[in-house]
Amino acid sequence: MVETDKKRDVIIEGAIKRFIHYGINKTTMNEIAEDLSVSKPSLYYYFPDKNSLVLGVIDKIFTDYFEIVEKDKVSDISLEDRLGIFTEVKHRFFQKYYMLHLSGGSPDSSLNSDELKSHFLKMKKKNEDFHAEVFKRAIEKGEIAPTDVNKIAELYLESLAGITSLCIMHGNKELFPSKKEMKAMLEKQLSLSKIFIKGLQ
Amino acid sequence: MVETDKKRDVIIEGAIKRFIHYGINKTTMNEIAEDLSVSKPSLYYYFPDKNSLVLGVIDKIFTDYFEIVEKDKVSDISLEDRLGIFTEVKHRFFQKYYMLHLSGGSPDSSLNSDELKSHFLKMKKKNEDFHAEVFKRAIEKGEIAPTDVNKIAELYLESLAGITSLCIMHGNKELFPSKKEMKAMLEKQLSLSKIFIKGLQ
DNA sequence: TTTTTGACCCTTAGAATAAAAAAGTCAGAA
DNA sequence: TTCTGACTTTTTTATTCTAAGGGTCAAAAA
Repeated sequence: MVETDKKRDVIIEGAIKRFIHYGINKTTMNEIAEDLSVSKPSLYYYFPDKNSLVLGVIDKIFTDYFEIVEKDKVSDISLEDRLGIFTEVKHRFFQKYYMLHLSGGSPDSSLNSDELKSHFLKMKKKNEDFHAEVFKRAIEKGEIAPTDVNKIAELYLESLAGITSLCIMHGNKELFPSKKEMKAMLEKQLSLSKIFIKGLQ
Repeated sequence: MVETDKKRDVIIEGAIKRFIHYGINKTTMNEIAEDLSVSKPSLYYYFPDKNSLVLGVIDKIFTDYFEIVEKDKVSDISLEDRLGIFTEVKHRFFQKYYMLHLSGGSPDSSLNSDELKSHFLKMKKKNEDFHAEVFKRAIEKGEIAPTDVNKIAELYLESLAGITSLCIMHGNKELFPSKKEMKAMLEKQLSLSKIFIKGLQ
């Protein structure tokens, strides 16, 4: 089955390329198949439906994300630097996969099915747990005062996500936020992170 | 012209009643006129078009809001209590006027015209200035450390608004958020306010 | 002169339908 | 076991149509 998994990965990579450029809804199974020079039924041999493929794509993206942030989870730096790095990583992923609209329940959200939404919530939960762990370690190191790390992680991530959400909505109605808006957004998130940490001390 | 202004106010009140229940777009000028037992052209005698009426409505709502918060701008309480009160006032207004979708550039935003949007931005700016002033006083009192109050006010308000925005989007797709969601939202905003203040010290 | 109205026009939102595209299937070939 | 051409079904999108709603005006009422 290792061969099958490899093919699945190739398909996922192909799908991502299209998704990044045109978004999920504007990408057809035919196009993905043509890109890979296979027939549509071949795709359906590896994925029962489009949702499953999208699920695979989302899963890969989050796997990549967690792989990167895990590296800096235990490195010997301050909480502020750590959260700064994480914020920048998130920002990179946000930019790269912007067309997939993964940043929460946007209205024309590409995540139509309940299956996708529930998987997305699982990833969100995992990210919260990850950050809770980060806060927990910071408490152990005496960097911040003891608190309910899960609640704090949720609040922290939601505050950052909220800023993202507002920036997208308020911004120009182009389909892509401008470089300037993106930068302003990141700045705000970094500022908020700093204040947040100081507020926890 | 005091008589004219009175009539304008009556019309605005009538419009608000409809807007609160059905939203701006689902309220017709005919309905507002009928509620007030006048003809449609009478409405147009006092307001050149629907936008102007909506503008009057928004203006009244914000006037009411600022009137309330101004009272507690200088009262002898801590910054935390002050921001807590303001957050609750905002929350009350948010609930009351939820159907008007005034909480920022939501997608199906009722604020179609540029005129309305620009007026809305003015109100937003005024609110930022108001909060900047609050932070400035807190600095003078030694409650928090000196910073760029305008930037901080913007960041603070945007963080709170972001939480609101996420709550609306993530929540059930009913047209009205549940009591439970509303309460959770307020809790988060109050928590964030506290951390925010502590982070500024 | 200021305010109000019935009757009217014109633009636009929304329903209904038709056409096109895309999702998904299957018998059979490689 | 993996793949495909040809097919069906579902969903999106384009189009048309209609009626509702925004807005006007000449004339009446106050």
